[in-house]
Amino acid sequence: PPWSGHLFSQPIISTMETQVSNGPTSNSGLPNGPPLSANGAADDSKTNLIVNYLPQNMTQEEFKSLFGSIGEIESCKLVRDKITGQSLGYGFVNYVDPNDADKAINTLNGLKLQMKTIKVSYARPSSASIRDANLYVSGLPKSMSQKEMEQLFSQYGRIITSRILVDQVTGVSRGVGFIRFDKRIEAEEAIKGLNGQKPLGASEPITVKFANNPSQKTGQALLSHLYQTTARRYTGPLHHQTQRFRLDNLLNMAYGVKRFSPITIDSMTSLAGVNLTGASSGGWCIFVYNLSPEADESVLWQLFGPFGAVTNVKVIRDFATNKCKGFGFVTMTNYEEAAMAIASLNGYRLGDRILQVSFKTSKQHKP
DNA sequence: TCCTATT
Repeated sequence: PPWSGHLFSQPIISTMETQVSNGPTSNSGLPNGPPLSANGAADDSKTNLIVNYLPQNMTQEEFKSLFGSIGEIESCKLVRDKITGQSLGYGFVNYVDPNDADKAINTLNGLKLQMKTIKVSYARPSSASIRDANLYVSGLPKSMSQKEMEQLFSQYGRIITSRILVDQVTGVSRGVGFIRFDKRIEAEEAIKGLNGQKPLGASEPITVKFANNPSQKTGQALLSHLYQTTARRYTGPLHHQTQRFRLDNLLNMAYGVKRFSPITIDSMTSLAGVNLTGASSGGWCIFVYNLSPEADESVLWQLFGPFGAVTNVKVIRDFATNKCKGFGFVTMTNYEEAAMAIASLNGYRLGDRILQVSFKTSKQHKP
């Protein structure tokens, strides 16, 4: 992976962005210490980290590998879009040993990966009160610095991150920015107090509102994607019934209304009879053959995600060219969903290629 | 008039 050789590159903080630690509310006695729970009971506040600004193409395995190099991991998760499976660019790592969490912050915070500079910090305790606390601010004076913007907003609560967008060519402020508060209620108060107000010395009032929620965008993108590509493509060598199922299921997933309830398929019995080693502790491994050289993980997420729980996808690439070698693997949790995906996608035409999809078979058992 | 931080 591109990041494996960069463990000790110098941290570079992106222009006009502040990365605020969890320090201000920490009561651990250290400037960057972990937040402690109110009851002082056993919790994961000293071991659980949030990692932000991860490269888009970083996988769960690479994520775990990077942070596992520090110490034993209790659990970790790369957060992905529920529908498309795309990485949302952040994740959580919970270490067994608090010392390793501290070490991970010291070692990996500010690490440059691809075009990104990752941020590693203690995760705040998960709570509904910290969600949707991101504000979009426009109409800012072009002269206002990120620090000045923070000063303006800090009277309403603890700021987690702030950013002013700049013209990519000139570097001058575009007069719009973001403020993420610790708590949603703080963000609400900032809207009440600052929306429509003129900052000191400014000639125009600023607009302060909640920032767009990224999940909506993804849902809309999926829906348009469905009409543009899926519906058209799904007229392949399949029965009406199967096509029907797939479109219904895709739409259900897109709208989040209901999940597929497994149905019995006669032809599944033959699938069950093949020499399966697709089953493992991690689920059912599926072999996908005849992918194009340009194929990436996202195509596998999009193909298999609608059929049920997908825990992992992998495109096998040539080491030198980084092009797909024509095949990949998908791991699905539930047998029925995996079988349905195979039955539906085997023989499916993807572009000008006919996919071959089956449970992964054991190489060792071949004659 | 939108950078992506809460599993």
